[in-house]
Parts: sequence; structure tokens; C-alpha cells
Amino acid sequence: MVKASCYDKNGVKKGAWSEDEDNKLRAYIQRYGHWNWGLLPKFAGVSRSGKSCRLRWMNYLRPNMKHGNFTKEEDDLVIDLHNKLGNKWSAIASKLPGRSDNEIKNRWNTHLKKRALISDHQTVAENEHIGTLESDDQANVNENPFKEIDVELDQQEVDSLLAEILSDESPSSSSRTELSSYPDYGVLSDLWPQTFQDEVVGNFWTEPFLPDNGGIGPSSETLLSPFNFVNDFISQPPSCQDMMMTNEFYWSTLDTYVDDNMDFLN
DNA sequence: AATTATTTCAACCGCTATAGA
DNA sequence: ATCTATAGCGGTTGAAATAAT
Repeated sequence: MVKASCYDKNGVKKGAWSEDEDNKLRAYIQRYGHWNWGLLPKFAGVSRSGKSCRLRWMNYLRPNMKHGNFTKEEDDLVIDLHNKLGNKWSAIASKLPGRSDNEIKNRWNTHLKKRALISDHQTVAENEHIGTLESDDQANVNENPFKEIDVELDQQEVDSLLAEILSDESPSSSSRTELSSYPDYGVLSDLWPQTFQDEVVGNFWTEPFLPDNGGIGPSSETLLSPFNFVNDFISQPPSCQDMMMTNEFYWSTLDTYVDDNMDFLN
């Protein structure tokens, strides 16, 4: 059920991802993070657009992603949140760990939309009936598991709910003020303090990254890791309190690195 | 068993928001 | 204020899988 792969006129591959491509992308991001989706494919050694890499990572390769059937609880939650938020797939996905916005959107369009419609019709019919019941009977009818589906929220309530969801999420990835604030930075963000301590005394900052690019671009001797620039800086592991300064330094050294390797990157 | 219709879902595309120059 | 680059979102596509005939 995947699109056959092919190459566009620029030599960028499209269609289904191979296992080899997955492995390359996963290995690169888990080690170095996704500091720039546009440049990442070249460093990771895959002939894909940055957009395609981002999508593959977000929807499939991220750690702890679930694949396979939705549970009844997940389905109920999607229906409930869709009723409150509409097609805000990203906001809905933020409340379902391990599920991507794309997966939830597909689930809604292929299964849940019909179910919600049926439930709506049933609820309308029941409401017409409820009007004729005694109060005790009405309470029993309200045991309907889809009772919340018919709750109408005004725009203010929707905005409030969205704000609540967004406040739970990581800050915008566009901000460079905190490296660890990058959403979906993968294992590095989840384990950042310990990883930082481990890798700083190990080889994370000092070992050159050797892209598997089929011989294109500079040799492994000349293509240096951005982290080589900070060798002197981190003669000893910084504390977590030093992270802000470290992050600023990371970005400035990375910019220098990109400038120095611009010929290859272009 | 062969053919046709329908369903599913990974991936693509176009657009908007945001940040930085 | 404007332009450019990038990230992210939501709608759509299309080929494989499955069901129906």
C-alpha cells in the first residue's frame, strides 16, 4: 500500500522508503538530531527531500511510535477530541502518545467518521425519545459512551482547549534558544542531560560524522563534525546549568561549520 | 480462479506561520 | 517593511491489499 519509488528530474527519490534508507535516517537523527531538515538528507546519505525525511521520521521512525490497530480507548479519544477541535490533527495527536497526526487523520477518515455519524444519528433519535422519559430514565440514557460527542463548544472553549494542549508541548522548534527544546529531537532530547554527560566524555562531540554518500562530497578526512569545533570548549563536561550557554555555542559553531562546507552542501 | 470494486494508509503537495536577515 | 528559508499542517493521491462478484 505504498507508492512505488522513483526519481524526479533533480535526482531526488520519491515513493516508498527502503529499509536501508530508514536505517540511515534513523541512525543519523538519533545520533545528531535534526538540526536542519533541508541539509539533513545529504549528511544522512539519503537521496530524499528534507520534507520527505521529516515526514518519514515524524510518522514512522521516531522512537516509541506505535504501529497497528488503534485500541478502543484511542478511538474514543480521537472521536472526543475531533468533536471538540475539528481537523486539528496535530493537536489531537499530541494527546495520543505514539500516534502521528497522519495516522490519526487516516484513522478518522477510514473508520471513525462513519462511527461518529452513526453515533450522532443514534443520539439525535435518543434525545427525541429522552424528552418523553422520567428523570431517572434520562440519567440511565446518559451512560451512552458517546455522550460527550454532542457537546458543542464555542470558539472560546476551543481556543482554551488548544492553548491547554499547546502548553503541554515542547516550545516551537523554530527557536534556537534551547537545543533541548526541539520537539521530537528523538532519544537525544528524551535523555538529554544523561546523554550529554555520557557523550561529552565519550565521543559524541569529538568523533567525526562519516556520511555514507557513495563517495560524493568531501572525504571523511576533510568533512569534520561540527562538534569538532567545541573540542577545546568542553575540556570537561558542563553542568546542566551550563546548557544554555552550550546551546548558543552549538549553534554558532554549527553555522561556522556550514559556512566552511558550503561548497559540498551546495 | 479470474476479474472488478472498494478500502486502506504511506507519501506527496500546496499552503501558512514563523524567524531571521 | 520586505524577503527568504524552514518547519509544520491538513487535504489529497495512488498503489497495494482485501472484498465482492
